[in-house]
Amino acid sequence: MSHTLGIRQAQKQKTRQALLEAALGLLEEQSLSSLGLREVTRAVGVAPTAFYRHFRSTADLGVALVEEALGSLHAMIRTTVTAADTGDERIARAVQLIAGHVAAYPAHVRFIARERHGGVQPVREAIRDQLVRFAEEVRDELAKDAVSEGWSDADLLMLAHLYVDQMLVTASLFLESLDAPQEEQERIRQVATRQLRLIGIGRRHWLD
Amino acid sequence: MSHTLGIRQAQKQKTRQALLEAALGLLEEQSLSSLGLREVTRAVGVAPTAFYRHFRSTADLGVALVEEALGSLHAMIRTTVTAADTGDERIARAVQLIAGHVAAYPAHVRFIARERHGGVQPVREAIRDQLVRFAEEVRDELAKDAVSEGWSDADLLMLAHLYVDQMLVTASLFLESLDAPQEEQERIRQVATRQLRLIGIGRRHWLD
DNA sequence: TGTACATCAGTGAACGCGCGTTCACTGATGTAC
DNA sequence: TGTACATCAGTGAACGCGCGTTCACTGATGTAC
Repeated sequence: MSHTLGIRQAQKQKTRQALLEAALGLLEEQSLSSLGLREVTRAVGVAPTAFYRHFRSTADLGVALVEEALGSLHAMIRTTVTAADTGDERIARAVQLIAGHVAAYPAHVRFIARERHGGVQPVREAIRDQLVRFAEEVRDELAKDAVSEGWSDADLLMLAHLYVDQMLVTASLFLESLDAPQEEQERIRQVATRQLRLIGIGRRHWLD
Repeated sequence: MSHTLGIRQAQKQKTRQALLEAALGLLEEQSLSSLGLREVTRAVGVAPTAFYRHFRSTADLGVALVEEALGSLHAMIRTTVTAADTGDERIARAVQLIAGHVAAYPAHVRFIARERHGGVQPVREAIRDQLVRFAEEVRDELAKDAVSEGWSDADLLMLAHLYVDQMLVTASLFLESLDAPQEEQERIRQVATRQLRLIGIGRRHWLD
């Protein structure tokens, strides 16, 4: 044992986490570029000045949120793509995975969708960098598949980006439908499934 | 003649247009949810109170910008999809069309990409409604094609949404590359071309 | 064409308010002996 | 284990500033006769 972080460090981490979570909550109804430092500290119940012990600015906090939000997406994306393959039931399972993730972490998904093209440059860059890394991992997964025989590395990456973007589009549709009737989610699920199927068909015939 | 709008109406339209353009410029570096009314009037050179003669709020101005920005995209999308078809040169032409549009109206493209998932609900809804209309038009274009024989209406709409989303993804990549070296734009052009080609292949084999 | 009145886009002063940031501080936690 | 000092997360007062909104106004444009 011996090094359990210390009371002071532990408390600091707790406050930092509270700030991140409060910010994520406030960002459901606005963009990062209009999020106020005082709003966040008020929501947590600490003095405004405490903010500076953890972040330089709200933009800085945003970059930290990218790590957190995409960390949770990380595992999901890999699994989805491994499943997204060509088989129909595997595609259906992948779409269910996305829907489940959106239901489990709606604020994370909203944050990424919103700030990917948002008004805060460092955050946009952090998201773009992570998505590039995702695409590279997806490419590596795709490369393992027999269907990928004869594919160039560039084309695998091209397809990987198509999958990643398609996943984000689908996730944001599920997000919008969270308060909608069941049938709406079912409709989105069906469209997404068919889109992935069409891409899968294109993939199988790419080298014809 | 007789009804040339009147001096007063004409001047009012001019001011309104100046407000819209100033806002669009300011939105290159921030999101609508943080855009201030005074910022906009300052940029135009009118009193803050003049704003209220034209818009109820910045959100209201945002909705007006959606019409303007998507109006310019409208023609482009139709042409792109008609071209996007299956032939390789037609796809290349479609991608060039997108690149050209982004170079001609970067602020419009940025606004739509940014506010599509942004923090202002009425604006998100206005964009979503317009994109649904686009997808329906694209579906109608696709239906005319011989390749679409035997396709259900739902599947044509599914493909139309795939094309519309893919177009926006590509447009926002071109946008990010506007200040990048020529090779970067060339790379994006090539990836986008291959993605459209893959989708086209999936389309041709959909009913196999 | 000229006159008298109505309209209304844009003005400018004033308001209360919450913002980000600074600063010296407090008191619990950590460390050295 | 106990003591003396150092560290540092969080405090609270204070600041100057720009915000959105209100209001009564002005003067050019429009309209009726």
